[in-house]
Amino acid sequence: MAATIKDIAKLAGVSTATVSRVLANKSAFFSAATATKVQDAATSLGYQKNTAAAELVTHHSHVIAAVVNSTKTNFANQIIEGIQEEAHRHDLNVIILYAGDADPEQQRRALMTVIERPVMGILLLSVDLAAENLTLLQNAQIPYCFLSISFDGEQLPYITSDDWQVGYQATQALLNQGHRKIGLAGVDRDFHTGRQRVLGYTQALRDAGITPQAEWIQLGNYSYAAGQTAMRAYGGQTELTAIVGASDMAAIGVMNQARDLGLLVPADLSIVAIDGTELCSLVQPQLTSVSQNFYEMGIAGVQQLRSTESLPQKITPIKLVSRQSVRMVTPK
Amino acid sequence: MAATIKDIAKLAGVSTATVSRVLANKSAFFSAATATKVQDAATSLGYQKNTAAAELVTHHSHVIAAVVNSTKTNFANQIIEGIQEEAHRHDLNVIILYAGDADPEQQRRALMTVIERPVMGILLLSVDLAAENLTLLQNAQIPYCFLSISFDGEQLPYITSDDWQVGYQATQALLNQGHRKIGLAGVDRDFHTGRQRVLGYTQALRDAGITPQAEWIQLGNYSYAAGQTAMRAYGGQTELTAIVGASDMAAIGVMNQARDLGLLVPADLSIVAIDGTELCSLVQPQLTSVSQNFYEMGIAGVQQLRSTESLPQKITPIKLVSRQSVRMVTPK
DNA sequence: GCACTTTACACAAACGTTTACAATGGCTTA
DNA sequence: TAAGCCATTGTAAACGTTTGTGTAAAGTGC
Repeated sequence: MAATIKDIAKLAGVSTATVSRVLANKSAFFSAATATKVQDAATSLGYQKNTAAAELVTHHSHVIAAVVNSTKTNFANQIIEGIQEEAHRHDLNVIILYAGDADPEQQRRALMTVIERPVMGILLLSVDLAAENLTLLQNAQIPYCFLSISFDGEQLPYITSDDWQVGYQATQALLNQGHRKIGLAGVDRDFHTGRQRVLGYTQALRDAGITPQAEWIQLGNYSYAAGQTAMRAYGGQTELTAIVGASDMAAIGVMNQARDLGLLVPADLSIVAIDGTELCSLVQPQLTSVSQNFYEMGIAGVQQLRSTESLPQKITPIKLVSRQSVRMVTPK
Repeated sequence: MAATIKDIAKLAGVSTATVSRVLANKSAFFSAATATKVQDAATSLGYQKNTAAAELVTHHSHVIAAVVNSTKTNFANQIIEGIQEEAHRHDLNVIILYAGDADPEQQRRALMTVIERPVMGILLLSVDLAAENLTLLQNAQIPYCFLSISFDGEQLPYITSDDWQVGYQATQALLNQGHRKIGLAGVDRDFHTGRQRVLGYTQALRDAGITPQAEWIQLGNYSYAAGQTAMRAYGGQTELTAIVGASDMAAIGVMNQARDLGLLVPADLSIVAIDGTELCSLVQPQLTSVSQNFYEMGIAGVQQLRSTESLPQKITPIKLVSRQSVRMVTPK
């Protein structure tokens, strides 16, 4: 059995109360002499605090939970770095839970393991909760905030990019280089995020006097495979001169499939990716992207959990990063 | 305040003992009638179990912790999927902790948050613990196992690939295609894993009657940058016709840098990557790799934690996956 | 030397569970 | 009808902490 404060108390010849106080460093409650006595006893016993027991009585915890979906895209790491950074700044610890890929049962498991024990807050990284799990979360009386995902009707707290702007600026980047026939690949329309991107994309085209064509939009789930499928649907003879990939992964899928169809990027086809993770600079040619500030989302998420007043929604900035996958076309 | 079993007991008109029993479904200890009474009371109160309190008395937990280092390489996800899978099969929950990048302080934080509360086991994914943190871990009296990392002297439990074989087979794959002057890029020699790979690589060359040259080995930390640096060191005029990348990331770094130096892969330079994550098929040309079975490592890790007898070390299989980055050279 | 404050510590309750043990009552059996 | 048994439930201790309250000793000011 591991040593407890009781053992320390006995060894040091003081009460458990005193032990607790010096260990918690509640100074002004003990003398230097007893302090060292207790410290020595503690180290000699190899004492490890039982935080669960402590949290049971104090009713508050120093851990924040990040629930991520094991998605096909890959920005979660950056968000987590931000969370980690800001959490440590405030002496909070972070645990991460995988919630599967839109599998309600896995989501429930993840939520349960964190709800059932004391955590001070829950951050949900682009996880789209099944209705019953949302109720679970809301009933748990624990502060929470969604990251990198947004919602339509319900007033849920979230922090993400302005997805309309994301769609708009990605498209505009292409328009600025003279492109007129521009696709959007791998986006989904089932959720707010996707819908907003489509809307931004459409508006950008309209603002340029272009009528968007239905077949220019290929739906998908943001994955590499979705990008490939989309590009296959466009075909090697496509009228499009440029494509917006709904995510980095989707953009790479588009690019690789385009190559298989005999199209060179950017000579025959320009691509702008959405997300801007390190993947963009790994592939060849490097992908121009509308980059989201995931790190910032993580930071803001932790701040949101810590703040008592809940300003429910927050937008993090985006920016266009030019790399090598877009070429200028001279209007004929 | 959240509802407790005491509240349920009062509402249902029974004792907390009974409530505990029906909630834990210790059948044969209560009648159907009281069961429903209790269930109803519980749901009507929106009861959430306080697992921390329960674990305090039972002294055992259902969560296993995976500590990962936020490394520049990216196989952790696959290991985690394996862990998750096997854990759920046995009704275990998984929490993930980031341990930073060889930062002892961050490691300590991560270890502390899991040691201080009841977890049934700790899996360390390719994290190379600072000496003081290792002591911490060992004193904690919690089962643990290292994954995807190996050690020399000390008898620590680990599960990983045979790194000597990894180095050997990667090199041999190149030798088999007629290459004679083969580099090894981005590997480190500070740890057992790296040393073994170097040894395997060297032996493969020797077995083919080739004397390895010191400058063929470029040390590094397995990162993309390490790959780039290595390739820059080799230079555009290198005598090498093939290179083993110490990781997927390193291999990609080598490849992209080679391109910048005017070398085409595989026409001018063949590459074999070590790891075989999905990155290998994302880049162009797709990278031939010696692939590790990370998923299997995760599974085995959980099994190791569950088993009482500790068979300390285990090796998971590797296999060569041919893609597009190696060409045959005809011996002159 | 007195009344008073401060310092340093101990006592004990509390947190939300589980579970060994005891208690109750009805039923069976002879 | 008494004895014994079983099914069901209750009582209370225990887990390892924190912290409010109590108190003895030491220090202060006059």
